[in-house]
Parts: sequence; structure tokens; C-alpha cells
Amino acid sequence: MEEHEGLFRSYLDSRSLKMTRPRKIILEAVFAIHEHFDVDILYDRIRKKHRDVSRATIYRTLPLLVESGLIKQSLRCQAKDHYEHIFGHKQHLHFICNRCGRIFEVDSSGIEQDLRKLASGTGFRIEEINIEANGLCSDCGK
Amino acid sequence: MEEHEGLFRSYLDSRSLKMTRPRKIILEAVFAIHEHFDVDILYDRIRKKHRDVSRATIYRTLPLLVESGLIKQSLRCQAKDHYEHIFGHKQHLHFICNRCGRIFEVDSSGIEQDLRKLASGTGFRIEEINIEANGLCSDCGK
DNA sequence: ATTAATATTGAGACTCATTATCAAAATACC
DNA sequence: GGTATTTTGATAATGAGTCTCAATATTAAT
Repeated sequence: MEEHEGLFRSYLDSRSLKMTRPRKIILEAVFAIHEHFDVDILYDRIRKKHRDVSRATIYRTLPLLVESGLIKQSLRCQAKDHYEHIFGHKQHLHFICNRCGRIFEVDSSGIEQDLRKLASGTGFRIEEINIEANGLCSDCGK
Repeated sequence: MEEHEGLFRSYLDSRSLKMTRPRKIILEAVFAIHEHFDVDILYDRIRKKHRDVSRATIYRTLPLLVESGLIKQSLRCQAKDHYEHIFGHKQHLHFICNRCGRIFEVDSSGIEQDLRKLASGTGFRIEEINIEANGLCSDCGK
């Protein structure tokens, strides 16, 4: 059993929820994607292999994966919520090119540390950080 | 004529768009609000004084204000897009309390400077920055 | 295994923010 | 003032995300 599966399973247990077949399929599909994804992307990939996972169940399962700390909701793009892995991935921020639409991931550990320092000064307890910058990537900016 | 009105007017001119009565009303209302706002908040405030500005026109005008550099689209809250001023406001980031929903603005000039340094190293040309952290505010975190 | 108690599912109806449409009204330029 | 072009308000349409509910799956206990 892969590690993310074990983590998800213990999250489910702790809430007396069940590891069902659709949830397992969704979990595997999520961790087979190594970039950002939205529900449609995930749905299409799952449907190539399985006929029996509905959009509704995907919409229901993603918050569980977020709650369990395995993924997080990150940017919003084309009016859709996007998700990304936390488990097994470094902290990073996003540079989003306004022209070609590509999303670049950049290490953000230094900046996040500053941010946490800033927060602790105000008494705010950070649970999640999102940093993004829009602009022109090096290709489009020429 | 207030400065933001002049700026908006020259943006409209540059695109051969017209400064109409509804657009002027919306502009004034936007700059009479000194926090984040969404379309509903704006619509309610405008409607207290004017019967003749429709939601449709607000939805049409906000992108013009964004494009002209006076405001920007910031966070998304309760499934609604939110906007905030750029003109006349300092750079700041948002701490969003997951419990009470309050949004705290914190000066972000130091962090943004680091971010720009990081970007210039990668050749990315930043046009806009959004930094936010979710968690518990000092009241809710006790 | 069977059962019973509970959780979960798929399908589709529903919500609601946002966008598109279009005829009527306003605007700017001559 | 007339005319070409923009803009507007009202309303219909869109579409991501949520909710409902009867049918099904899961778990733990027998």
C-alpha cells in the first residue's frame, strides 16, 4: 500500500468514514497526476479506466483529501478551482504567465518563513499559504 | 475632478470608450469603499442612491477598472470574486480566518521585494502579486 | 456468512455567480 | 441636429459546484 493511501485511510478511520472503491480510484488518480488539476481533468483521466465514478463523488472526495492534508486547493483558473499535492511536494509558489497561461512552480521556503514570522507577530496562526504572481514568463516577455 | 476619475477617463479615451453616467457612478462607489468588495456589496451601495445602474453594467465595468490599473481582483470568498483598490493603497497581503471569516490586511512590501528578486532570477516579469494565508486569527485561535 | 446499522454512491435536479444577447437609449463627431 | 457607434438594462443562458434521494456498498457484530 502506498504511503498516501495509508494516510488517507487513517484520516477516514479517524472520522469513521470508509475507504470505498471510488475513493480509492480517485486517490490513485490524484497521485498519478503530477501537476495542478481541476475536476474536469481528473474526471477525464478516471473515466479512461473506470466507468463507475461520478462527478458528484469527485466533488465529494476532494474536500476529504484537502481535509486530510494530502492536497490543497490552490489557484483558480478559468473559473475553476484547481488542486495540487502537498504530500511529497516541496513548498512552492506560482508564477502564472498572462500570455501563454503556463504555470511555473518556484521554491518558496524562504518567503514562507518570512510570512510565518510576520504572522506570529500579529497572533495569526497560519494553516495554509498561497502565493502567486501573474505576469509574463521569460519566453513571452521578450 | 478626483485623480482616480482622471485616470479612468484617460484609460477610456485610450480605448475610445466613453465616460458615461453609470460608469462614473460605479467608479465613485468603488472609491467610496475602503475595503474589499464583491459585486453584491457594490450593487447594494449604489442602489441606495441610484435606481438606474444595473448589475450587468457593474459586471461590465469592473474589468475596465481592473484593466485601467485602478483596482485588482483579489481573493475569492464564498464563491464570489472580490476586488480591492490598487490606486492609493499600499501593497498588502491577506490573512483570512477560517473560523470567523474576517480578512486582515498586513503590509507586504518586504515580502514582495523578495518575491521580485526571486522572479528576476528566473526571467519572469511580475505584473501582479497575490499573497494570502488562511488560518486562525488571534481571537479564534485561543 | 447473514444481518443490521450506517455511510456512500450515481444520476440528475438545483443554485447562483457570471456572461451573453438584443432592442432601446445615450454619446461623440460631423 | 443627424448619424454612426457605444452603452445600457432586462433578461435569458451558461456552467461550476452543491444537494437530494432511492439504491447500493461497507463494516462490525452475530
